[in-house]
Amino acid sequence: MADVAELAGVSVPTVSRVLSGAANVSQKRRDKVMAAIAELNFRPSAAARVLASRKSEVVSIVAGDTSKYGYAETIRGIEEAARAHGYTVMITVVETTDGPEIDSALASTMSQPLAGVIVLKFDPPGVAALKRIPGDIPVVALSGIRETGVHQAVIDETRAGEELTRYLLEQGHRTVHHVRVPPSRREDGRTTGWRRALRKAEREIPPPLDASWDPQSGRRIGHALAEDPGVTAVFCGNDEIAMGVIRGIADRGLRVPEDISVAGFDNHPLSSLWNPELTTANQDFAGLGGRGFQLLVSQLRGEAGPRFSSDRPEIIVRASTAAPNAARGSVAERDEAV
Amino acid sequence: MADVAELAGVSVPTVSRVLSGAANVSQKRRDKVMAAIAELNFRPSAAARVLASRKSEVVSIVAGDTSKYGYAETIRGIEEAARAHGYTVMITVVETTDGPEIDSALASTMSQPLAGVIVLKFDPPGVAALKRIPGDIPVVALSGIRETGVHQAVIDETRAGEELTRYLLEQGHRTVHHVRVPPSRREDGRTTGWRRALRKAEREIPPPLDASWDPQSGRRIGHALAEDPGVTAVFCGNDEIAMGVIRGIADRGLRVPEDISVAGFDNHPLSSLWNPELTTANQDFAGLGGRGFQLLVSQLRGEAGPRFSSDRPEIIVRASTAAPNAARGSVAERDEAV
DNA sequence: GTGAAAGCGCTAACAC
DNA sequence: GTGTTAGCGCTTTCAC
Repeated sequence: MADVAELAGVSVPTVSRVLSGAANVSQKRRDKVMAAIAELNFRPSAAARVLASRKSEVVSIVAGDTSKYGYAETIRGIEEAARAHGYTVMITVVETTDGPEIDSALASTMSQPLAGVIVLKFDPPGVAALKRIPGDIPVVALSGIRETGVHQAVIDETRAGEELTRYLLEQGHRTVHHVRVPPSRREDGRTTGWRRALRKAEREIPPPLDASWDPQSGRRIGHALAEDPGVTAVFCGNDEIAMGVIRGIADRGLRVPEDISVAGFDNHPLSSLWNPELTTANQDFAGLGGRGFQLLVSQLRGEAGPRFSSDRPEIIVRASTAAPNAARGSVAERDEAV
Repeated sequence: MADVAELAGVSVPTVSRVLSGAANVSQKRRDKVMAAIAELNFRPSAAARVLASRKSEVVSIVAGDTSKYGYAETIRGIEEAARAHGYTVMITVVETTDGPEIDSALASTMSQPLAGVIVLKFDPPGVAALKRIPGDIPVVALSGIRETGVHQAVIDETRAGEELTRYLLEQGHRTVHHVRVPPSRREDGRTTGWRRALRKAEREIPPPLDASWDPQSGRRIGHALAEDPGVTAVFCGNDEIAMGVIRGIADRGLRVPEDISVAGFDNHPLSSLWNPELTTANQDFAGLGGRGFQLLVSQLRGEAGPRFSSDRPEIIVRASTAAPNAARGSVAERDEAV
């Protein structure tokens, strides 16, 4: 920058003023400075700027994963919003719930000059990481249980899970079985919503089945489900597991939705291509990321605005759910019920 | 750091030595310093460190997208390798091929203190961005055509495309149709490989069909393909498009692979769950990212090692491809050929 | 081994 | 409007 100043025949602060655009600089000098910058191919040093100004335009995303569908979409949403505001994003992955391990994973990121941090509370590592972010850094939490004292954006999956389950009951199913994905806490919102819908309708609440993140685990569960004649409707924790479950049911010669209805969750891009097309709840992950970033920005600006943002997923009814097959239901109750 | 030094009763450089771990510090002072750090909850300032040392432990990924399967997996691979080496990653998304626009998108990232940049040359914006990275920053290119003067890691998709096409011909198909995804250059390696296999076998080379990144575009193409009785085998640019094509073919009442064989590319996590399970080529994107990071590290260390890394995808034969249906082939030639 | 001094490239505060 | 002065929090000589 000193070089630029010299070439342009001005002082260093003047160059700084031109670059920051804030203070007034005469058009003449401004042009000279711009010319010098172009000629020297000058790039300002963000490190020096940060050191002198104690302001940063970098936000870090702390997450347990980056490539799974919901994570990747959320990150995309954050990045797009950040870019639109002139911010750059860093990524920090935490893979454990062990305190000291998280601290060391976070250490190098937290010593970076950050404007703030957005934590994806999608899984236990994310939940654990949130608690270990230094208190002097602005933070936004995404998803998970309601936080006190932390700005937070969520998708109301409890409500969506309840709606989806109720929809299934309204189709005439006696009850709805549930396959859950690894939860971020004791019980995910989807599962809570499912349970609530069954309780309100005074239906039997079958024990939930646990899938891993691998869709193939859904397939194995599908096999088991197909063999239980009491099962006529299944609500899965996400679309990929639902695809696995459908495949597993098909492996056993049963049809979806004729024999068993299966609903997913997410509105995964392939859910409308699957055969049968999936009934699901549209989770706007990118929107979640965008709302999270907005919350961070308003926090940085010290605005009084809302500290909490919630979005309600829309239920999308497609071909994988229908009214129960009378034959299967009745057989289940009379002859083969366990 | 001055506070820490004071509390520990040592000088600032001594604290710095303890933190960097390089120089020798007596055990006694080291302990005192560590205690002071813990007590004050001290976090070193990466900005100041960078400014003074002109070294950074941040690498930026420049990409045209972050959430699509191949991109997200590659980013995951880079991030994992980077984390293992104590590096942090930043993400810069470029959405255009227009020079000045790219420059402004890159500007804020390039003024960050970066150890290096990894560019995903998966699409035209990525290709264009590579050319605009300042020459003084270490760079690694991922995928795309062979670069001169730039370290590069690739997956040999040309070879895999050729192999996959040849495999289809060996099943007895007269020719293989090709549905391509948006290419990063004039012609993607997959398409080149497909063309090469057909040329070597002296088969007719049908004009390739263009899909978008949206799997639904594959479905529409599937409809067209199903109506052309000359089509018995289709090689798709990626698995998601293949899923769309299969769905489209099914929409028209034809079966895969009995009537038409369909192969994909990637080994997408859902490809083995699809019905029928997809024949495909396994692209190890995470491995690509990891190799790219290694190339960057060896470049930073000034090592003489290889500047180029190539990996060969393995062909995975599953249920979506088979020998042609004699009926369809012959009917095509005699009565319904267009 | 350890401390003192200098300076990385910028911005902030102040005078003019 | 513009230049001067003084740091930001570290690392890097260099002397001891």
